[in-house]
Amino acid sequence: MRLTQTLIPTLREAPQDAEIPSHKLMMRAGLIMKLGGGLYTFLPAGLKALRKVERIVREEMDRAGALEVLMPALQPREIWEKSGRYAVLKESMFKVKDRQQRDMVLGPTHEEVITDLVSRLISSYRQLPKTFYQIQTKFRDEIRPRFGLMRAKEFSMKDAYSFDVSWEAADISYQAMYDAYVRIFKRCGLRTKVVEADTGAMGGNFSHEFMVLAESGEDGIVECEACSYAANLERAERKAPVPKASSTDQPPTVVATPGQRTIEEVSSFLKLKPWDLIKTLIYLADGNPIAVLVAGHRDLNEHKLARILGGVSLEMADDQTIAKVTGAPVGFAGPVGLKIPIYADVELQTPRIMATGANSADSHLINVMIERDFQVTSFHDLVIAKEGDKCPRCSIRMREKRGIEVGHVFKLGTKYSQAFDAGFLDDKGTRQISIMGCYGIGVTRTLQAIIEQSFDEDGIIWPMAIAPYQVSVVVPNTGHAESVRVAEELIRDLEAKGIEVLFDDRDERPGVKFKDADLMGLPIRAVISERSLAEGKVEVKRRTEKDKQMVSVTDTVSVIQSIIQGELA
RNA sequence: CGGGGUGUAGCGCAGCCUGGUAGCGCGCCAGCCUUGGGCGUUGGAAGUCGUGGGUUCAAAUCCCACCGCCCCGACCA
Repeated sequence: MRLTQTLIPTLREAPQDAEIPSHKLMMRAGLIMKLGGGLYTFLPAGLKALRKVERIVREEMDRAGALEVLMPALQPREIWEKSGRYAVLKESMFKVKDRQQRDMVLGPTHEEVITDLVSRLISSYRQLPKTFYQIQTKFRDEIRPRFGLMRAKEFSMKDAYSFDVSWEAADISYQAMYDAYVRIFKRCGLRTKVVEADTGAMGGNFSHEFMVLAESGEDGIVECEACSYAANLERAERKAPVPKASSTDQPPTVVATPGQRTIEEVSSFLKLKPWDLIKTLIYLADGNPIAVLVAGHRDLNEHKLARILGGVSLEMADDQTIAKVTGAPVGFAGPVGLKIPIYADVELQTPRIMATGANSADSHLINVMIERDFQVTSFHDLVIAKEGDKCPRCSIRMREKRGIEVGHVFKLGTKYSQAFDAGFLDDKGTRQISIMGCYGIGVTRTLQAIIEQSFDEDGIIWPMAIAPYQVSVVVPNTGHAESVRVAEELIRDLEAKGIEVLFDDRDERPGVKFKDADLMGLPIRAVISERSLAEGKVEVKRRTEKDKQMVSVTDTVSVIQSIIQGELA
């Protein structure tokens, strides 16, 4: 392809609204163009790269035995009511009406559609197991789209759904997808970290996320420095330290703490460490107030709390409720005397002398001892794990990282198959419900994550498997007819071998072409000039390397071919 | 949704405080020159100054409202 015939509008400067390296580079390299917040057009080169990701995904899904289908993005509201997710997800779904004023949504995901489909088409255990997948555009009304394709309102996703006759069989389907994901990301040139994850709005009981480690990642994760334990912060457990027990004969004593509301304020006012304070949070669980206690230096993990309480809707109590429950304005809540259920983090289980809010304005209690002065309903691991916490498996130190979630595999169970009565007759003629799994890859996000993980100060460094073109041919002086003639011949030979070549045939200064070649990041660059031809050579350089090699004109095709094969192997 | 920022040519920005002719760099078009790391030069095209309203003889500039975009947050006890 000639550069003058396609459209790759490279930019010298990054548009001001791009923040992270991969977003800036996608814009600068002319891969995408913004239409509005979270909405992007794929330009020719960007689309070529995207198609390569899709192709790898497709090949590995097919290899894993999954069946490709294509479901509607436009869906009737009813199926979302049926699964009960309309209420859960309605804020994040785009809702439209047809001309009959029927409510429709633009699908953010497809559990409902596929389960409805399977409930109609599968009736016997002989038809199972089945895994279906599609690569399709998803719509989500994100609270805050950002970072280009990383979090967009409209994006391409590969979603897959497995149906099995039993939990054991479902584990096999899950593992097959897991293994396929490992291969997909490896082929995309990505280094990923697999972590245990929270299932969130998807439901189900177990999931793994595939994370691309990156500073700009939106997810926090912890990983053990010794064993293989790694988890999303939303789920990560920690082995709680057992503090030294202490006790006092002094009863809880009220001290005035005018205007001191936050842990930082109170601890410095009382000359205590945050660790010596009990943080008391008031929540509404399905509308009923509960208290949650964590040590002052810790933050509550709402996901853990929600899981322990078992599927209730959870929200922080508003100021009025807090005032009603505690008898004090916000900032002075404490567990002593509370008449509501109290859940506490395990780190508080060892009785020791602590301080907490006094449930009355501008005052706190000191000399408070758990169990002696108040009773806890139950203890759980309730806090967000952090750097330095002990691994729940092996007790060794964990460290914190950030990651981009590019894939997520779930064991779903029967949440949807139950709702849609997606079942089958077993060999005894008994009606059973299918066990489901679901599996997603953010295709557009994966593309950008590849760049986020592979660039330098000059631009993108594409992996061979994803690069829009494998070879960039540069003729520094297009006024030199012989250079152009040799270049065109080389390109013809390369293309005859199925190699994709981008020929920079612009009448530009050499510097411009070299800068753009680096920016676009094609893996191999071939330069043909009067200078190189004087020796009968072509200069071949890999984007990943500083040094160039001089190759005789006749050997160039085979040299390039072997570089490509070597890297794709 | 809350807070902050921002909106002037395709991109990056100045001008606004102190109202009076809309400007710079890159890019684009035509020519000359040059040809191994964003070269030089001459000429040129291109902007409802986000939108609407108000103040004023006069508004990019001052005031009000709305909209878009970006960032932070959506756990405060």
